[in-house]
Amino acid sequence: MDVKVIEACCDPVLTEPLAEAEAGELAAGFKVLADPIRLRLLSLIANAPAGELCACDVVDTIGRSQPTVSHHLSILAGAGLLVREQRGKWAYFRVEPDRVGVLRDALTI
Amino acid sequence: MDVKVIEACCDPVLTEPLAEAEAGELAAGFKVLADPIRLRLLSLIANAPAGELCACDVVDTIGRSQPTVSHHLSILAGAGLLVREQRGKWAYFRVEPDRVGVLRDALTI
DNA sequence: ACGACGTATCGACATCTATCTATGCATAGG
DNA sequence: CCTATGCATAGATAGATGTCGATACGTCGT
Repeated sequence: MDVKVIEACCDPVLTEPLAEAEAGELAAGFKVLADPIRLRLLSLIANAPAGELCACDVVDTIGRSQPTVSHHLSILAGAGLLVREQRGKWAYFRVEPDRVGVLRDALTI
Repeated sequence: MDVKVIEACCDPVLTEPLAEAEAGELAAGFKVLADPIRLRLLSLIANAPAGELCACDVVDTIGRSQPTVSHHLSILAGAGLLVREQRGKWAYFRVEPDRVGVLRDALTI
């Protein structure tokens, strides 16, 4: 998976015909969400009391290997849904609500 | 792709921690949206004046083979995002807004 | 300076997906 | 009836994706 940052690219899918290029960008965005682990990561981080979470804290919860979790965090960050911040040897992630909103709004009826 | 019908299964991803089973169902839903052709089909049908469209009318617009388009329509219908209605030898499809709403609401912040 | 720890990257592999051509099935229309 | 048409299914194939173990890279604490 190699997804460009999600941009506020398009009108809602269900209120105007969708151009071919826009469809590709949106589909790439939804592809990032189309994985249970990535959804759970997003949810975990969004609901973290501090609004952010260290990668070290999620590996156990997710129940996959560290490389796998790191891989999924990279995909989420690559799409702009998460923001990564390195603090010492720890990597902290927080949700970028606006990016999520782009995908949400595309589904407006 | 073999996706169960999308159900109103979960609280918003970003306002409550997401259970493992819910994550799988939601991810399956987003996987259906994670394809440019399926997004364009959804958009075309949602914006059709009559609220529905015949499969025969979309093949040329989409620019893929008839079996490919049929395949994608099946996936959308299988997930409940489209409803299929056979009228004679023609298959008509219309959008099921509630199903789309389930996915949309899951992205509520 | 050194060893322990947190992360990211690499390489490999099994599985899944999108796409096509070919084919089958049912209906519409003469 | 018979034929053309709309649609779905089957089989095949190339490419993408998720996963892991091994490894490399930085940083912290001693």
